[in-house]
Amino acid sequence: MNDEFRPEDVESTSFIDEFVKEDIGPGGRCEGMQVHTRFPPEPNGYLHIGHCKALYIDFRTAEKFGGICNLRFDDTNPAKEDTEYVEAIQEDIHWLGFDWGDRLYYGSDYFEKTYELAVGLIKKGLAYVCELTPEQLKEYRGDTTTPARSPWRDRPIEESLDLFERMKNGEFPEGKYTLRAKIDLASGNFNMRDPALYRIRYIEHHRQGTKWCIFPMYDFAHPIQDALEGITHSLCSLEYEDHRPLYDWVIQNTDVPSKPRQIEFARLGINNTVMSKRKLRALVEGGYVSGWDDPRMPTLCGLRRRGYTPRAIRNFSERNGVSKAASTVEYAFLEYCLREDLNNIAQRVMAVLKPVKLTIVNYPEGKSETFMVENNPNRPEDGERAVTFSRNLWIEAEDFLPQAAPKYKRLYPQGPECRLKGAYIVKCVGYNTDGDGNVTEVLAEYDPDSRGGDPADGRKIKGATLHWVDAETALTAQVRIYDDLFTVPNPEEGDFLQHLNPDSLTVLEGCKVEKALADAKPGESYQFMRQGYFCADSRDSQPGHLVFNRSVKLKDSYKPV
RNA sequence: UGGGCUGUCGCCAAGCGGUAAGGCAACGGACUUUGACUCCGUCAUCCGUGGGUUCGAACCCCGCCAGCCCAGCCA
Repeated sequence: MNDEFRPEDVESTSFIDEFVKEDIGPGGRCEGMQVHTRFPPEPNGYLHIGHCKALYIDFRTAEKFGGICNLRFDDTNPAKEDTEYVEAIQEDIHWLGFDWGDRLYYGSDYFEKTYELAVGLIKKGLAYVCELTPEQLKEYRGDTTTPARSPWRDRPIEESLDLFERMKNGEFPEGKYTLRAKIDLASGNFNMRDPALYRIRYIEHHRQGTKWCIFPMYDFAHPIQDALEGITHSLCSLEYEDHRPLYDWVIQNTDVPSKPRQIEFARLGINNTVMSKRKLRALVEGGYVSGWDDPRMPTLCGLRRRGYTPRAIRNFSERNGVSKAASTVEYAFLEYCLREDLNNIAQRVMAVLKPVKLTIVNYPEGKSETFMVENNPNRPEDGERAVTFSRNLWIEAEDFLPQAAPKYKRLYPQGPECRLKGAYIVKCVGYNTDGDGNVTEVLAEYDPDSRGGDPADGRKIKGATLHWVDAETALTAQVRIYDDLFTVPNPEEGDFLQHLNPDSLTVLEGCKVEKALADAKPGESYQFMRQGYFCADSRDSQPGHLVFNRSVKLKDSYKPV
């Protein structure tokens, strides 16, 4: 830690910061200590945008106070956890730009110590082996007005000690016994009604193999893990508020080396999507999406494939703030953060998504010329690239209308002059249709004295500036357009599959893109001018078979009347 | 209804007794070889609600209302 560091200088941006500041400040609970947090995912699924809030809070709180943050896999339930996820989670965290240094831990690494502490509790008469069946336990638990009953809570210490050891040795079947804490059967807080500390499970653990057949419950394991790692602040979501008294009880009654403090904050929701593991899994397993990394998924791997940048997601997390009020942020805000980042870094390129032919009737057949177009008008230092031009071009179908329309300032017969970005000023002089009346070709005349897009006489161009691609050199690509996965703001309520958006994915074939995109790589974002930000798909795009994902569309203030 | 928590603009969110920051969205307008970006402007006389305390309250007190979480040998 930097010697110059003074907690009072840290700018507090949330109630959590306030608490931490107090704690490490003069006379505080951990005066002079280094702030130490942890991010403790259970390796039972992929990280999603909701987790980013916790990730951000855990890592950022440590960082701003000159402290450190551990990564700890909370793997105390072998039934749900798998190595597949521990790899993916690490990759996602690193991708986001957070680093736990060499402090990667597993809750299961503490099984031995946790067991010893449980034994200590029994010896103090604070825990006992219970032999209620799960059904009985439920029955005996009582309700809001009736206290619980626990027939085994006065079992002699020696007997509990013996039974607990034999539980560990695998002498009993699953469900036969549990170890329970002796706290308060009448508590209004059900977590304190003699909660289970250990259960028997004959399932292979992803790291411990078959070494253990008894596993500590979260409520017992977590405070111990925190204390053993010297965590000063254990930050978690609101649903654990009710567990804090138990957390504190464990810390107080168990022989642990430090006394961490749990602080809770509200988790993040985003509208028009789902975040619960169960629902995300249903989407994957039901084939509603192509996988956990489907670009429509709110998972980090999905967002990454979609073209989201770590910086956009971090900014999003930071700006959302931290509070205890349940919140559902609008998807538009996430999109704003992405556009903001991409606007700065993405190279501009021209791509025609729904192509229609544009023929420059007064441009010589067979002639070709090259224009230099800036890569990013906001960053001249990014240079220029060459685009070719000829008599036959592709333009966006919606940039032409057979007749005028209010506020429409693109191509139509007798319409205004328009600029072909970086090339020439053109004017629509007609069009052709097929037998069904579909427009097959737009005809235009160009002004030879407007090379580069500036008319020689300096006249004002009334029409819009259009993007285009030279038909002679255009590349063909597939483009995937994504929309909300759900049609309602809160699909978490009710039958979420009922509200799936049937148009969440639109695949456009035969899109025409300029040749600068020939070797576009996944992870590189481009702005398709006047359209949005796109990136090559990490699974399906190859040179010669280009596939692009639309990450987010550009804002568009044009509204047809 | 027992316990825990929350309620400030459509969505986030500052505010900590001295008279409502900011961002997103929206809407105007300027600029523009992206109807993008940028820039400027508008957008809560009011802080769930009713009382009380006070010279003065979104902030303190009391009542009420609404919403969320908790009765896994899940985390």
